[in-house]
Amino acid sequence: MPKKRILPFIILGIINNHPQITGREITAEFATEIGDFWKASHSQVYPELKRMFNDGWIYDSKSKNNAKERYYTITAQGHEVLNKWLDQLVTDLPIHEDLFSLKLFFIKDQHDERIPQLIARQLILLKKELNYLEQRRQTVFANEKTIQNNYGHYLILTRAISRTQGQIQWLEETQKQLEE
Amino acid sequence: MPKKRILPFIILGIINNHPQITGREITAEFATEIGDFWKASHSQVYPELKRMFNDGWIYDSKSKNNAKERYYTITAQGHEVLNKWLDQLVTDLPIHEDLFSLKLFFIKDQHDERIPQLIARQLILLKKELNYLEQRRQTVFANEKTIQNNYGHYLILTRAISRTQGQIQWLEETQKQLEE
DNA sequence: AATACCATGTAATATGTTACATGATTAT
DNA sequence: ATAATCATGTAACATATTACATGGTATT
Repeated sequence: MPKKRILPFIILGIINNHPQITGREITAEFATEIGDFWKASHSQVYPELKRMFNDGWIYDSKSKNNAKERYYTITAQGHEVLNKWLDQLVTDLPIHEDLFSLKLFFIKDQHDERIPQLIARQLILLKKELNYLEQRRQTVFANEKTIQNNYGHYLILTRAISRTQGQIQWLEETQKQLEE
Repeated sequence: MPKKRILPFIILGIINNHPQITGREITAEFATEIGDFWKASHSQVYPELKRMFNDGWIYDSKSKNNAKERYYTITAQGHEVLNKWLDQLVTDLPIHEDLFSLKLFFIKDQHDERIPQLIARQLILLKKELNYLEQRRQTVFANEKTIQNNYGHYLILTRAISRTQGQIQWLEETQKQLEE
């Protein structure tokens, strides 16, 4: 059995959230909104859009402004496919392909200099991330109505903030213990 | 520039931690010890071992018990390569290819039934994971000496436990709020 | 009209997964 | 001796990344 494809469902979800979206804008979503959970380059997106169109999940219309540009919108069948996917419960936790953990794993000596170095760097990265996430919560969810109308998005942003804070806290505690 | 390969360094680290290890045992590590951070099947491992041998990172010796079996050990050059990799600081946070977050992202309505369903399932998975991780901390790090001699491993196990606990806590709080 | 960027597309390469395959070893 | 598992290896397929490519559009 081939590995389950996820990318088409993500693209379908994006199109559902943004009717009349272009391939370029979909690609941009992977660099911003969804960027924290998934990545895809335009060379993946365009062939996928073709397949989805051929399967009747989406339809397209030509732009009046730009000869190449195409606007994609989800079809009734596409809605069905998306909802069927959303209805399926998650069966496994994801694995965290995490270089930080991986490198630590191979360092055996408690007093190896590289442990505090790796932690210090990770803290820098996580604080930058936390800052970015909190910024987004403020700008994207400025009013209560936006929260109610994009509740799932709001939840995962909140969750990401909480998770990042937790990681920072753990690292800072560990950092202190190492100094003793 | 091609994407940076990580698998060979992981395998190198495994061989460094377990001299005279076989390909089969290396593959097994990906299903247990390292399984939380990285996955690799035997069809990836064996060709990689060949390449690493050709590059002089490891050497092998034949088993006396089994005609096919080979024991791999790291070379001086391999040590250099591994340490050079470990010395390099991490430059980016990993992305979390997380179906749970992804599905939530596409659910807009605050009262959509699927939100509590997804959360309930995620809680089951996380509690199972927490149980497994705590079990491992008890069995693998039964005494203080093991901790000191595998400090990096101990750290990331502790970190994984803390992270999982944090996620469970956040989900349970969110679950309560949704019930109100 | 020269330059930068937009918008899409494809080719070459790298990586990963599943399935297929062989013969050795162990357990019953 | 038969079945299950060990141990390695490869082939076919699926997916992902990087680089290359084309022509349109907007800016100066």
